[in-house]
Amino acid sequence: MSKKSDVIERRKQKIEDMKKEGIVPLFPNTFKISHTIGEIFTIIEETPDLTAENSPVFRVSGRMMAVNRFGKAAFIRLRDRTGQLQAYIRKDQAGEDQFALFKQMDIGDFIGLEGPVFQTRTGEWTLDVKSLSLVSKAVRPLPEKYHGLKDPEKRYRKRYVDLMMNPEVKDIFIKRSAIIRSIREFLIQRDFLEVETPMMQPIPGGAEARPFVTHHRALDMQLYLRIAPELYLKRLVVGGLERVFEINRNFRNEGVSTRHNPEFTMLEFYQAYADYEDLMNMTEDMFKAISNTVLGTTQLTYRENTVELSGKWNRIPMKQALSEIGGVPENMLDDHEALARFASEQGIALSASGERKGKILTKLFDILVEPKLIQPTFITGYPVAVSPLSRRNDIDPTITDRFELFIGGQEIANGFSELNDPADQYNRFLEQVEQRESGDDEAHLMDSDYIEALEYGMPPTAGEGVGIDRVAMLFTNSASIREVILFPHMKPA
RNA sequence: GGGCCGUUAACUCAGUCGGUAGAGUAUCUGCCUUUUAAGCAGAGAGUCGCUGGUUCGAGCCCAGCACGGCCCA
Repeated sequence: MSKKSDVIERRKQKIEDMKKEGIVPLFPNTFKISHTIGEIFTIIEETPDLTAENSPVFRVSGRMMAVNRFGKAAFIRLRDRTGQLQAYIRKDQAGEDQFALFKQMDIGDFIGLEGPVFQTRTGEWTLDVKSLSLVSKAVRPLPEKYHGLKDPEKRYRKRYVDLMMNPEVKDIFIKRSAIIRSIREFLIQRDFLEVETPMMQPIPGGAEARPFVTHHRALDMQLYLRIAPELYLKRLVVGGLERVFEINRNFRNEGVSTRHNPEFTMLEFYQAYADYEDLMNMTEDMFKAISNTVLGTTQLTYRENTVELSGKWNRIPMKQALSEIGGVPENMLDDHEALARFASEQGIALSASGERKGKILTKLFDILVEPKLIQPTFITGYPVAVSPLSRRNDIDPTITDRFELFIGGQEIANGFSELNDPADQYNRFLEQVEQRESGDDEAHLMDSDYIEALEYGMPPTAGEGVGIDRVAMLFTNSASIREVILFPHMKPA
């Protein structure tokens, strides 16, 4: 018949024939259900004396996932968003015409059924089909019923097929939605205002990352997809919105991996009159709330580990973590040259021009400490050099009032008391600009309007960013970020 | 960017030493009115990721490329 695909071509031919015959519309929009499958099962549960004789008649619709055909009868597995129901169609009951129509239908079609329910000899509640209609025709066949769709490339590219064949995939995205909803509720309950700030920015800021560049034609100007909403959210705090949050997409022009997608979802929230210690407390509460809502417990399994979210989480200064967990000799921690030597001995690549001490420390940390932080741990005491937007510590001005949260060996959140001294912020930007000029194209740009905003005065404030995709990975025990993003980035096939 | 692995029917996968391309599911035909990955009998279905090379002969060997997965940077 065809060289391309026998199965699909045959199906298309059959559909052409059905169209010509014009007996039933292939894509009607008139079938109205009386119940979802879930509602039918609720009624069954709540009616202990239900029998085939006293059963109500249900009108139900869904996708036909499988069929066991006999000569003059068949079992159908029907699925809608609420569940799966078996139906039984008999020629003598449904009638000659209806049964002929049923014979024309294919696995994957959407159908509408009407009838009471009864129990098969194995006790399975089954809809006894009195009438049936075609609700929407499937042109392409479903993947194999037992193995389903496994090929990861096809799963991501054809996520709709993945979703219909693999119930656990649907569960992941239901959980993801529940996580985001519980975060929203948590923050709104605490009087935070949800806002939206520009995704297209003339000066990308708020993080150290390469941006995507785009162009506004009418205004003839270069714009960047945001790498973070931070500087805009703090402008709002200046404006008197003392508690704000945003859950939205950020874009970073970097490679893809099991932990990185070029667009990813970030929660950022800012609270005036709070400091980074307040936020650590609040973060503990937030994660316990998410966990209780989504999992019904504060314990979760991530890869081979059990993570316990209850109790007080560890808070460890970075240098202490480096020596105690990472095994970096304590006497090297303040010695730039010794650190550089130690790093190269560990096989950690440093840029040829030599890296600043803060950068070496964070690189050592990423490799030697981060993977070991399985239980929730706040790391504090980040160097000023790698924290250009954080408030300096009052006692040690070389570090900042900042923390990062690690769970399951991954960075989950980053928070700090905000730098609200415009002069200090100006100098930090200048330093960033210098780094950029000496080749670090992830360093910040000068944002003079942000400085001007600070000059109007910003109340003492603490802010935090939480990687929503990472949180979703954690709560769904997913090893790859692609498992928690509906349409992860893929090169065109 | 580097390393390893994968790409064969709509789906899941075999394919030996280089010698006519295989199975199950799905599809089609026939039988079958309580199945559960239903069963029985039969049939059709392929750009072996792409491009070159080696060879009498390549799914298999070699080179390059594409896409993907895992690991590393």
